[in-house]
Amino acid sequence: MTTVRIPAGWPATEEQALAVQDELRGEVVLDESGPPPGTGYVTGVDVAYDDERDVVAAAAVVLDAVSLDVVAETTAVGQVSFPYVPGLLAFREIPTVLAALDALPCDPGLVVCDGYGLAHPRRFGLAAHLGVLTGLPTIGVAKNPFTFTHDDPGTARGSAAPLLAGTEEVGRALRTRDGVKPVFVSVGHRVSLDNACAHTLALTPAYRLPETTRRADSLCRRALRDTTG
DNA sequence: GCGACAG
DNA sequence: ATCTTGTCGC
Repeated sequence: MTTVRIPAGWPATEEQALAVQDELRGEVVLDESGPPPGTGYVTGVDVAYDDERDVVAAAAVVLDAVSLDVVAETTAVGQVSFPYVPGLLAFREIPTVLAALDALPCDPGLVVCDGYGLAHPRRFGLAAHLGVLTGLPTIGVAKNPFTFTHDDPGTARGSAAPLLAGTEEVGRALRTRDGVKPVFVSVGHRVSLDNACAHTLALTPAYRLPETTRRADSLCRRALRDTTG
């Protein structure tokens, strides 16, 4: 497991973080469709926190997109680098997630984030931010609609409804299990929204959440538990 | 002006 | 995110 410190020059205030988002948001690439769903590698990333100790643990789990078998997995721990502020989540998660990704012995392929990409107040959520910093294709799959609105998707798995910021479609509410609350998919970097949804469906053969985030979630929690000091 | 608000 | 056991149901 890798250990990371807060990077030099990392934003310390909300104002600085907003400035970074403003500077990087123009680098998001939206005119690529991304890797074909159901092929190559798909990597889930997630983090867990210990607020008492101000410690954060991240995990990256690489799955074979066809079999959904684990190909590789890494963890990293570090000091919490930013408070939780809605709209600034990336500054809390990215340093440790980058360390976990860097430790992987193989190419991550598509990266699936637990949170949003373009579905964000300034269209630059965690998945978009991570994509710009790594150059990797990324998508965001969130468990809540945040501040956005949507009509109810049909009840069948695969049904979707636009996730709206006013009239702008920033993502999609996608039903991954019959009759179960949808997930909220948005583009991060170098992937189309249609493909982001197709990948999400390919990753949910049995549960509401993608296998990537389920695996990364349990691994980072375990890494946090196994941490001392 | 007062909430609500990814994880 | 996190605090947390059993329990109802397919």
